[in-house]
Amino acid sequence: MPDQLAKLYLENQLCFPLYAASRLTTKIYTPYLNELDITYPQYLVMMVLWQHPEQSVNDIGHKLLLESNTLTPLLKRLEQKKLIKRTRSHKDERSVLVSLTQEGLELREKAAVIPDQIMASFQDESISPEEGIAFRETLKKLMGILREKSQ
Amino acid sequence: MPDQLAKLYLENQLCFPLYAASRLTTKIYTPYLNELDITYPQYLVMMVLWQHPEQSVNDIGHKLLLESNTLTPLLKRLEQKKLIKRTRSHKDERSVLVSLTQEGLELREKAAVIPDQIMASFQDESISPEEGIAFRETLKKLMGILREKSQ
DNA sequence: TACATTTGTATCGTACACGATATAAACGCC
DNA sequence: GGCGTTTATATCGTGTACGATACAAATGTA
Repeated sequence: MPDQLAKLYLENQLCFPLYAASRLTTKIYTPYLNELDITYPQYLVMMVLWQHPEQSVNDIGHKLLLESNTLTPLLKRLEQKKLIKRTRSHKDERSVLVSLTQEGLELREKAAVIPDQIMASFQDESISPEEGIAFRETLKKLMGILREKSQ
Repeated sequence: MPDQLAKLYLENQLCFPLYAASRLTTKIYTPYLNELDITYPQYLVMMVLWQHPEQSVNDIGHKLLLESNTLTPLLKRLEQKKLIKRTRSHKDERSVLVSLTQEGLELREKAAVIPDQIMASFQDESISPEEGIAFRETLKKLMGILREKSQ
């Protein structure tokens, strides 16, 4: 079989492992997030807001690489759950400011245990700390490249 | 700020980079796949079928870590595009055999150039071949772990 | 051989992603 | 100050993902 076609195997590409690892990671988080009654993308938005409690849709989108067509409905669901508020900015009427409610702020304490629990479940695994660090470094570099390539 | 809460930052976790890298990778493929008139998940299914031209829905699902609730509609779309056929197995009437049509088989030649074109666009980048190989190794290991953890 | 259990697909409902498009506010420039 | 352009969201349509459930065929077992 020619080399050219061999490259079409799943194992020979990076795309599939990334896609699968991402989906599997979400699955790992799901039982913990069910406790908080939020989804994984909603959790990402909450993390961004816990860092800065008031941000525009645009700000959040830049951090998560998402646009309003994804964020607007997601934010409306978070608003329905009373975790955030959405208000038009007075300074710029085009902009929507997203801010944490008291309830949204309080959810942070409940969420704080999640990273540890996830990490703990990887403690006994075959990936050394050094390997993990190197992996994260490359992943970061890769993200930078991908981000440029996709404009 | 307590350590516990610092862990809730995007940068401190693996989950977000994986999620973002996966989505960005899909975006990189999109213009190439538009030429073939298929989506990225459809491309994955086609790759699996190019390797073995006849497989059950279950077989495909095991390779892509997807279940019938995702695959059935996706396969129906590929069938509408006349790239695959779906027939009930005679040996086991529960099973649906997915097979390539002539057109589906021929698409392979057109798709064969994609991996090279993607790779070429990364040629001049800051990730060395060794780093790339190490990354893929860890990603593979990670997938194994995640796969177990998520049952 | 009856019948409970398992297996392989399919269906349904919800929630992302994302390209394309719409719309109103803000900005730039003459 | 009028007006074309840019910017910030929102809406719409399509296509995944995936938990829950349905259902029929196959299997195991008393």
